[in-house]
Amino acid sequence: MEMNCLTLKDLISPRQSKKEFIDDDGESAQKENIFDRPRMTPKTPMKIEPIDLSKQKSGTPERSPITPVKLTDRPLSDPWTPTANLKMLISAASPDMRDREKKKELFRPIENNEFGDAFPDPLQCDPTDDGTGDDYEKQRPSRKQKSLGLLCQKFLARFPSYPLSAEKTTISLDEVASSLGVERRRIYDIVNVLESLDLVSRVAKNQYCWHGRYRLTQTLKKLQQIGEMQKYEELMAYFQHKELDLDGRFGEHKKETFMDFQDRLDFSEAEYPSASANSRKDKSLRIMSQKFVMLFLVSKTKIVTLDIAAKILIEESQDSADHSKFKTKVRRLYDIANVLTSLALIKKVHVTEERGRKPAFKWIGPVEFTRNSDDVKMDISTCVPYPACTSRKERLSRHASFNTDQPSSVVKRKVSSEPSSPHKGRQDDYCSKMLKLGYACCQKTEDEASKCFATGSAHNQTEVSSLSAPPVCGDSDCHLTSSPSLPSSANPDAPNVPLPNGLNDHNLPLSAQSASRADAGKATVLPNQRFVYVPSPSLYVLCGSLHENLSRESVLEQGNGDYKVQASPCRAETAEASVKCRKQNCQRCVYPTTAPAEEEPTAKRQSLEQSDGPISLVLSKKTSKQADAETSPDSNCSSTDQHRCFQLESGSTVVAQPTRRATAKCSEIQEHGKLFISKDLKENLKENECSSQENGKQSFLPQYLYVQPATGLNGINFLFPANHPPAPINLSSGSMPSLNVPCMMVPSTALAPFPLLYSPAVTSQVSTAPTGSFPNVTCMNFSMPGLTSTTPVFIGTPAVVAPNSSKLPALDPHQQMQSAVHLNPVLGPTCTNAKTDPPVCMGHPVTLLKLQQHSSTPLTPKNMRSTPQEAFFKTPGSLEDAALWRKNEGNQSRTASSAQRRLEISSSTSD
DNA sequence: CCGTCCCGCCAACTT
DNA sequence: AAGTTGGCGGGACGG
Repeated sequence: MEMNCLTLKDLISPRQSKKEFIDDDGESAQKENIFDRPRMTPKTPMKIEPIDLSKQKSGTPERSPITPVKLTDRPLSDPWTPTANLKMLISAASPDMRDREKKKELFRPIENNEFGDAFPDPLQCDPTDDGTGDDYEKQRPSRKQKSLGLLCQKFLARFPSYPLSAEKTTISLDEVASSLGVERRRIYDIVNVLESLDLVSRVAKNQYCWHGRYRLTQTLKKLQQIGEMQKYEELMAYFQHKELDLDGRFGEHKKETFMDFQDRLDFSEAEYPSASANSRKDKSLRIMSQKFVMLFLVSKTKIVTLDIAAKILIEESQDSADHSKFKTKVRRLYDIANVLTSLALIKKVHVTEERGRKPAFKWIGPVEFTRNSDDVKMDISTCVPYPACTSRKERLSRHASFNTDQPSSVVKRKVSSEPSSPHKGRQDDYCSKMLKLGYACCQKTEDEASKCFATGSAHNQTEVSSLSAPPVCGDSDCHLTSSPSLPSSANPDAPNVPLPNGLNDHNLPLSAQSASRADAGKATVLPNQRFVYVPSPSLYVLCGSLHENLSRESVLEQGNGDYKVQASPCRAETAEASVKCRKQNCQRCVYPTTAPAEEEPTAKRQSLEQSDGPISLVLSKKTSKQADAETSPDSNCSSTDQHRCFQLESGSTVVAQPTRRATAKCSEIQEHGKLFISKDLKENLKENECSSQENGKQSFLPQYLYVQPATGLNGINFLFPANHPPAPINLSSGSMPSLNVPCMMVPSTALAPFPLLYSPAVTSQVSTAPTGSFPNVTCMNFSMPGLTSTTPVFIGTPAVVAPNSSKLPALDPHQQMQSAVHLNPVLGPTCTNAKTDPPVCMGHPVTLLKLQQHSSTPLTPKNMRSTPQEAFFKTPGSLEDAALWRKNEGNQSRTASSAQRRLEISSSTSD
């Protein structure tokens, strides 16, 4: 995705490697990276590269010319040799960090290989050569190869976008630097930006915690809000028109506001005492990054030129806007942009202004999360931010846990603590139930999602793809209690998986999110998550009594966009329930009010905004195209897709009818989705297979049957897609009849025994799609005996994530990078490099397919859920659970991904 | 020639 | 004092 920029560059650069162009995708990038590392090595003493040098930069066989320093280093490093790597590793243990680095470089190749495993890089292969390899030389990377963007991709590839909550992924800067074969300094650049988005947080020296993207949406939301408050939009407009100097007023005013909000923004800092003081950092990349992102989020066009951004940032941060400063700012912005691009949040474009063409970046990340749903959801679920929610504390605890490696139990507690408020107790149960149901329901079938997404929903595909379990409701407790699997707990806040539009599923449990993700076309399973999102396309479950209003909306929403749909319906009801719970129980209580109504409008807005033509700026071709897509969609989408979606069939009462909102959303979604989709496709070609299938399915619009809640359901309403071919709905058994639905809902308890809820076989039966394809089609048996009871329903198979997920590995690291799918433990490792590491996926989301595979492998009850305790933890820890399972399985690596492990190990050793 | 941005010096901060 | 962070900008790369 973002990669585009990179890719473009890469593509452009004929240079070497080109091979890698692909960088766009993680793969290439990774490869490059991998290679790069070796290449990178240049710095490293090794310069083994000399050879490399020969290749590239042609002229300068040596980089050294560039930086003398490197030269010095180089000498140190020996030519690559396997042994050398080992040595390096060993040495790594040694105190000398720098030495480590050198070592690192050495390692890099190895690690790279990991990636390489997945993606053999020609270049990498060479490494074996010891450097002498001319290949290496070739590989020798051009600057591009060394680019921060690639480096960042590599970095990201090491970590699951949606790590199991429990999993505390600590990032050792040294470790990472060494593994990536770069100087630590470079890692700081990356980490600082990631930190700005709360993807990571500093735990201690050289130690960062990897949070993944759970919080991304939330963070973006906040940033957006802040940006709005600060009126960045105005500023941007102002500059765009003038580009000249800033008005003092804006700057100052903004500064103030900005500062005010800054606190909020600085999650990490606030959260982490350890975090260094902000002082210096006011100007830091981190803040700049946040501001930069705000500009995008506030921008109607979603396009920000560097110069404008620099001007705005200068003003705020610094009074003087010297030209030199300006230049410096721009430089920094490039750094930031590279990272953001790697995150697939922006991509480079060119804006043609009156003056001429300017470099600019376009936001391609989630937009819709916009406050609408997200806010609410987030707040609700996570309780996070503003309200005094414990979120931070939780975060802290989490971090702490992560940092400390606290046992999952600890984590759990923390997690639980959050949500768990005294009140909760029963409410929790209820909530959990609801949530569960919601999840289940929420989980749309991939088809639907794909449909919507296919068109546009994809926004977040990256995220979606990654699917990792999104954060569950804030009420982790509820979830936890009943279903530990709920991952979110871990990320109470985070969960905002960036569902496109509003899907925020705060309410929705993981499943929902997963569903959304699934929408993305991938069924993902979080290893940790107990619940697997089953891509059953059409099943929707509405939890809580539906208010007609809500129901409609929800329905409509559903019809609209995947995300929305899911979110809304779930939200509506689940939200209600959740809200109640929250209100009652949780601090989190969000703002129930915010709920649906607000969301809708916002969605509209957003859509509108998006649609809004570019301001003065002229978009590049690409951009223009995109813009077109964006603009056009509304009408299109609304009419067709939406209707389709909404069409209700006889069966049960028809719930929804498309609403304008829906249309609007849809349009938006489509827009975004298109963009993303394409990207995703690229990225996740492998996975895409599945997704593609799904996409194909997308065409199919689900019709929903509204099933009145059975008595036992506690007011839960289910919507089933009428079209759902395979599985007729069977309502049987008392309150909770077993239903044949695309999705299975199973009481957690029931699940425990069963390794897999979601059976591939079933899917095969049901789904037309090949087994390999997403099961979305598959019908699931929906038995919810326990539903009424507190027992949560789980969809999907937690356990499914079999340790063997290794199979999955097919996934490209890219994906990971992009937040795409997190592979199962196995995958994780593969992706990450974990080669060495046993495939233990921590919470990496897995594709259903994978799951299926895994599922094939029966899980032991242990694995399934293991002890309730764990389960609890799991919430966040659902992942953890997975880990536990894995452990049980024999994977030692618990939660930590191989990479992580490595880090830990290394760190520990080093430390 | 110019946009992009790598690289690493070195200062602010921590420990 | 040693180590960690990260601001900063020279200057190379790449087109």
